[in-house]
Amino acid sequence: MADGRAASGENLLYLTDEQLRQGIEAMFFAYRGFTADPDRILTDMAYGRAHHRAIHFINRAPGTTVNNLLNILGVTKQSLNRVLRTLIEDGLVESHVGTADKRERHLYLTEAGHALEQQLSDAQRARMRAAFRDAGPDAVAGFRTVLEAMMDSEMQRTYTRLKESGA
Amino acid sequence: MADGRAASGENLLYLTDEQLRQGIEAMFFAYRGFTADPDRILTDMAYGRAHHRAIHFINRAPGTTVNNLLNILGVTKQSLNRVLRTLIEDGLVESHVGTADKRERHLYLTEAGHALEQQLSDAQRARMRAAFRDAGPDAVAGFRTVLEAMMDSEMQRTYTRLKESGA
DNA sequence: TTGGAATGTCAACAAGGCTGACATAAACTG
DNA sequence: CAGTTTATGTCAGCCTTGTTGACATTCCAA
Repeated sequence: MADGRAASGENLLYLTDEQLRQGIEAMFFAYRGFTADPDRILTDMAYGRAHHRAIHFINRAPGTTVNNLLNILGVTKQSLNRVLRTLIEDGLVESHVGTADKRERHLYLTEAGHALEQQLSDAQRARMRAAFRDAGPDAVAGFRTVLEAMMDSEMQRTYTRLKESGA
Repeated sequence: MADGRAASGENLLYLTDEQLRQGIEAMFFAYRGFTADPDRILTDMAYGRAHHRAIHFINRAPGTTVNNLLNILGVTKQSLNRVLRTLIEDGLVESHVGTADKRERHLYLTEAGHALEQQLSDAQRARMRAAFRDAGPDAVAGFRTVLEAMMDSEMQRTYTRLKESGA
């Protein structure tokens, strides 16, 4: 019964439960590869994946507020605060009180922060580049289409906003 | 300089650093969506994502040994053991001593385990199905090609082996 | 001037990674 | 066949990173 739809008129083989399960497992294994290289670099320092994410998005949107970062990362302020505190203490991130609204803290990478960001994203991009090159442009377009459709709609908007601010 | 390769003869626009970074962020946001529905179901019970993964792969390969599961999941035996113990105590998983090699334990879902597996995978497949349907078959093929290329080669083999054992 | 929003801090806790120490069964070796 | 090694699984304890709740501070805005 589960695969009954395959027998319908259209070519919907790609929607069988077996295909969906393969997609699920592909996501699982691929995400492991996706995070493997930065994780390796970070364990040598005293940092983890949470630090990488913070550094990535501060680099992506310099001057972002803590609250904005919270929305992007989808964690609690207490959790983010612990990460930010160590990054600021270690001189990788600078926090500046806002001029218009002095409640806000605007976050920037220091030179050391940029260096680490570069190191991490170089590693991650290298893997992504190899995967993209092996797969070819059409596959890459499909990859992005499916991923975008898999996001919660709120995150879809965040993603699009970031994308458009970039290039 | 970073995007200099875009000027080369071929159409390699999809390999610019900006495109790679968008791919990275797409993975990040999409993975959040990917795990959101099962996570919601699991927090109502006393389980987490680790339990879901164990249940998924025991269902996928009934009778699998602990060691085999360890390789698939990429965690330590101690970490997996904690999860398996609670699943066995709660009557979702059964562990049988091997007949040929009595050191091994073979793992099976009970009826209750199957019920939970069904509930979790229904939710996850529903999202995947919607994404696949929105994206269309060509995009889905590309999605899988890129994900496969992003895996560590060892996981690529594991993934392929699972895939071929399935359908 | 008072209420609400943004930020930060402290404390306590849970999930799920990790390492180290160890028990047992099986397999190998002299 | 006794002794050693290997494979497997378990227990105890630690770390990161997520969570809630309570609360202080600062400032904007009605």
